Amino acid sequence: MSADDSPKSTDVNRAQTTGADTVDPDEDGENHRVFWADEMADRIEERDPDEPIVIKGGVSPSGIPHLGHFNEILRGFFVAEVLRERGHEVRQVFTSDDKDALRKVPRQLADSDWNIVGLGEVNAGALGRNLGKPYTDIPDPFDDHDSYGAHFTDLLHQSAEMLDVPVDMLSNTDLYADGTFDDVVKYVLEHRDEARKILSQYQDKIDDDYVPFQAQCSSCGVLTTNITGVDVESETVDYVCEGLEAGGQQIDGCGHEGTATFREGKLPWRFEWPGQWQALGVDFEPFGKDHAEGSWPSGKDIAENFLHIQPPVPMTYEWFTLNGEALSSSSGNVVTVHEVLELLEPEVLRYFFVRNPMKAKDFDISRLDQLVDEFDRFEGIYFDDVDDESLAALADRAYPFTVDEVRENRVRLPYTFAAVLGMTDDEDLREQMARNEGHITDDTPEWAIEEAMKRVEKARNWAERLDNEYNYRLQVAMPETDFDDDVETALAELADFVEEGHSGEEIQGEIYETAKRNDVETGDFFQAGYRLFFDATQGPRLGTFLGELDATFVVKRLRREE
RNA sequence: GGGCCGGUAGCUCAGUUAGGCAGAGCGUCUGACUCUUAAUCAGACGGUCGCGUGUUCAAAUCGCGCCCGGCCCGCCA
Repeated sequence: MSADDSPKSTDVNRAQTTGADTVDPDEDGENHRVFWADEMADRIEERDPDEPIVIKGGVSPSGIPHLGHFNEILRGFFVAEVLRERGHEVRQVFTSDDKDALRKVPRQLADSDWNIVGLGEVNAGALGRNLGKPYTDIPDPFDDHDSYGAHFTDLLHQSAEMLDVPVDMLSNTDLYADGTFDDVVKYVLEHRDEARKILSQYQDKIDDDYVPFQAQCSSCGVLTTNITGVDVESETVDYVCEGLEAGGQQIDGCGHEGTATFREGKLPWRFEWPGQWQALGVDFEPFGKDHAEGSWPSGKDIAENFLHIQPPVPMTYEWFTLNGEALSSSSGNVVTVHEVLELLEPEVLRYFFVRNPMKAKDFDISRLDQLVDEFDRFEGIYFDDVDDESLAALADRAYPFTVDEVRENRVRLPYTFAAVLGMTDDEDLREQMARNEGHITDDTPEWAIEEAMKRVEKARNWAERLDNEYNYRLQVAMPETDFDDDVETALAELADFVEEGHSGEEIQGEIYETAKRNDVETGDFFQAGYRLFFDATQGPRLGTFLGELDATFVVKRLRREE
């Protein structure tokens, strides 16, 4: 590459070469792995890394942590687990990039119990006055943590724990304060001419006055990019507080002229990221596709040719969509891990991230039954209960990483069946119904029954959240009714039949027979039944459902007695 | 404009590295179960593998050219 290449063409060339090593298969083609995490682990091992192997991810704690952020955590988790299985010591860290400035006040926040609240319910004005300041210097709107940053970092950490992913949360602010970044900050500022030169290959706006540092104003606390002088000896910079530009919008500084130490500010992202790699010894880092053509090429270049360190093994992942739309905090199209775990088990959510990271997936809440069933099938393939040639290899390899413990004899109620069981609150009845359908047998161990029944609550939450065709409630109190004489007669006959003692299947048949005998449309008769038991016009398969219930209750209800 | 990733059944996705019969689940339809009522079985339907072209005995898979979507090439992460 000639020296007089324009920045643009250099950029393009770099994109070509660096993009390739995130996507190209192994050259020899012999190391194809069915599970992508194995392939990443191979590449990490090829570097002969020091132990513990460090796997990193990171986000800024700008607001409610949503499911999209868990790409970072779970992609890293699977690679970490694979490496651990291979006998390595692994440390998974997650940086909360909490020294970044708050640029925009989010529309929604979440308190420490995951209640989503609108801006109006907190002191929005107080937040707005803190634009441009590091997240860790902004008061917690909920007053239960040291700062805004600490609040949302904690939520992020909670989410990881809900999925049993052991991560060390590292506060960037702390890393600056405790000196972890000292060496790299000093190095970057000492070699700022070189730094400017290398970054200018990627960013057009880097001019001769550019200093790769953002100082925090001692007067107003806002970060400013306007550095007027650098004293490497005393490890300070001079600045004029002009604030910073963010999202096309200028956040004003106070005009204060001051001096800040190297710890009283931060590196700009393009240097901070490679700085983290160096300071933390990072061996692997997954990142979203937005980084793939943006900060990764420059970060890799900066690491290799400026800091002279080996950049981590990279992995680009595609973003997934939520209910068919892009995840977006501003439009409110987000879902938290906390919410998801009210609807399904952690292992199912982990499974969602087992699949090919390069393909955009849709997380569709209205079809969670499908995702759960898919997981059940995946599990079945692992245990050879289900035949599926195309998925067998992946299931064999990856399934064990989705569960906390591989156990045979687990029982998985089909999700929609669990939703049907959720129509009653009676836990004994739920279990009885599961037995009647053969999902639970006398050989089923107690622990498996207990675990299986947990899904009922989740499926129930799902039905209620979506208000879908499973959202029916067995009515404990007598609903109001208004039936024709014919229907009343038919109900009375059906009551007699139930009183005689019959199975659910027999009752189901008798419903048709009774309706015919009394010249009632079967549809109308079913509606009467649904009205009586669910206070609705539709419901689950009626006869079999009634067959599960206490006969005395059913008879009384059919006779419309209390 | 340049680049990266993706595009396979109505839906969700495997399969693309190393060319070898177009696949699964769900849904739909039909049938069975004394039965139109969502939890049971069985079967069927369902495809221009985004489009075109080249290479090959053989292309979803490899090359080239297009189309569509997302992202990057400002800031920030």
